[in-house]
Amino acid sequence: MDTSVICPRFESAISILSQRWTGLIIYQLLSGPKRFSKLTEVIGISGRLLSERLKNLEAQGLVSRTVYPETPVRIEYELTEKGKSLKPVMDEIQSWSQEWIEAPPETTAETK
Amino acid sequence: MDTSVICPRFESAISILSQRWTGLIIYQLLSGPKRFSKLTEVIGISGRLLSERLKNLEAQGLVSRTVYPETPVRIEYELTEKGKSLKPVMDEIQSWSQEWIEAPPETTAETK
DNA sequence: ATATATTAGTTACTTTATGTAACCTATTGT
DNA sequence: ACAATAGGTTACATAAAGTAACTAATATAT
Repeated sequence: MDTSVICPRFESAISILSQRWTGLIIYQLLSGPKRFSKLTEVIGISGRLLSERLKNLEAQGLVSRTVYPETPVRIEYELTEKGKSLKPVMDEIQSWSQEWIEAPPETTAETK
Repeated sequence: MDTSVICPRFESAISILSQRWTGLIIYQLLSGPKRFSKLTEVIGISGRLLSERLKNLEAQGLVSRTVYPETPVRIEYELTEKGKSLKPVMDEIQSWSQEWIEAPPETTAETK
């Protein structure tokens, strides 16, 4: 049975974006290079999965990894051109969400 | 610990799209209403998961389900306005994939 | 020299999601 | 009554994700 009645490139793109966390990682990196610890903190992903995702994104040419041998060591993850070119996709998701997703109630501090 | 440093609406939108299969289901329905069996066939998803995903999409107001009591019964799934409004997102993913994903080699018949 | 602090991960283990295939229900044509 | 068809559901196996403790490398403090 042939699964790929759908355009294989589109399917491939969707499979990248439909993997949990990758969208958020790319979104965060669109605002500039980030360190490992910053990403875990801001996204709420575990080290285990972040590590795995970053390796995949690197292998797919979307993200580059740079080591700065300072002390303590600083390692930055940055989008490549291919990664940055996803900005229009993220922008569309963003604007769709603003129009169609209703604001969730505040859980922490009430904004009155 | 606060996970949502990211805009909650964006996070919510991403969580819909980053669930496996939902992107492809929406993409298929953008070209018009489809039946259950057609979706399984064209996407390559199992009945179990398609059923689950369609229920979620319905609950989220992205898809509507219509029963036509013909014989045999015909049930059609169709995007709501909210669902259709994802077209620009899908279009951006499509055009990104055309520019940045390389064509995979033909596996079935060689196109020479 | 030893102890401590910091970043960036990895390992071992549990829980949840997905894949697979057989089965069920309702309707109708034979 | 029996088979055929659409649209699912159930039970079970495998893969992915969540959690928390641990490790490696380097530099500063004692």
